[in-house]
Amino acid sequence: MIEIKHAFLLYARASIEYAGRAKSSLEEGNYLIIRKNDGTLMIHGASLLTARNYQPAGARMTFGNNQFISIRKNEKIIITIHESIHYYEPQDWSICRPQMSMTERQLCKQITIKIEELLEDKILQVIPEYMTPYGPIDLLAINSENLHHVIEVKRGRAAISSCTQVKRYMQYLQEINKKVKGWVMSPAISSKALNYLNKNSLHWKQVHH
Amino acid sequence: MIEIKHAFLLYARASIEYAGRAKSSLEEGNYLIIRKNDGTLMIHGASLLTARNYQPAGARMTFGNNQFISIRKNEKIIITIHESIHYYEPQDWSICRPQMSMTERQLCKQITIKIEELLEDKILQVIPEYMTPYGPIDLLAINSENLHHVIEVKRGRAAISSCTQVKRYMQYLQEINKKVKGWVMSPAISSKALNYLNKNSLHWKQVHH
DNA sequence: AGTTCAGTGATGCGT
DNA sequence: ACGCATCGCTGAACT
Repeated sequence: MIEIKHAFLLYARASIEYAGRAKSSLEEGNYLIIRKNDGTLMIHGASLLTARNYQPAGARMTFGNNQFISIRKNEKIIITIHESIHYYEPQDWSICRPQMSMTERQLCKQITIKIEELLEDKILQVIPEYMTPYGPIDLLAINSENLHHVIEVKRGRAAISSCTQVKRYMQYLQEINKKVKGWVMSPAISSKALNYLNKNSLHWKQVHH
Repeated sequence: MIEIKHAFLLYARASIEYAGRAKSSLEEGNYLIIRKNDGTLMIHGASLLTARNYQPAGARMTFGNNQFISIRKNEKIIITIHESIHYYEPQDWSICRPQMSMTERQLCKQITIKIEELLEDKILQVIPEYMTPYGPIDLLAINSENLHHVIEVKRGRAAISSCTQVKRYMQYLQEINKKVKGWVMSPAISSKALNYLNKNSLHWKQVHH
């Protein structure tokens, strides 16, 4: 029973048992097993992006008796190796992460700059991430007559859940006696969501990256 | 410029550009590049479960001039290879998927069996996945007086969004003049969600796997 | 093709 | 540590 600390790739004929939040077993076959030195474990099949079984960073692994056992909190994966086909240990594996652009945060900033044009209203103040007991409002814009514009921003296509978010925040502001108007702002919106907005007197404004 | 159809693993010094829904660039370093023959592409760094860059099944890849280019719909990844360190092509890679248990579907079945005990009501009919224009209701239970119990089931800890789901479904049933009562059933629930339920006259019932 | 939701979601940021 | 929102979420089921 040896503790494994290093990263490796193993292509092997194996079978896998998992138990934790859920439970699964994967029948014997050829799989790609990847372990990173932060504890991450992935067992990949021939198709799809998502691993057949996995454990996030922090898992601890041991090997003995042709079995890898990886444990993290209440979750356990047992990999039984029937035949090892290809093994490799990557060296100097890079830790870098990609630099992203076009995120929701950036979209919020662009909206803030053009806020009066988008709302067609004279705005005194725009508060990002305004905290309520029902969660944070992406953008809260207040006009000269103390009308509160509740704005939910989505970087992709907005769905019904974005509309119910707005309603929930509006409900809170109404509870504390504010006048409110609700908005979803996104590059696109599903037809069902648009229908729901209309029925509930909410508004959608198209915005672009 | 060759089209790549097969699966391979490549550990290489590379740099990556991605553009699509978002945009990113990953600086030169050693990464593990995995391609499956369904088009799946992953570029993995030394840490974390999620790939640095990726494309799901269906992407088409070409190679030429030391660059892999993978394209899927409006999204493009360019991998520039500076140095190839290790290369392998897995054979007879297994397509099997794990058999899961303890899913939400199974929890719904258990709830259905004990429905009268949980609701403390005489139930004539339980309909799973009852379709509405606002989405499907996990379980709809109807009593002898035509009261409709709207039940949202969560296999983990329920959050506020589960409560707004219930409210949305109730809203629809009220629009078509049904008497309704709303429930969240889960092994656990967040305090904010519980608070929101109480304010909105909804109910939570603890259920176990 | 469009839209919804489940997920062992994962991951990051706040308390 | 828990709670919560985002994600290039992915993947699946259904219209």
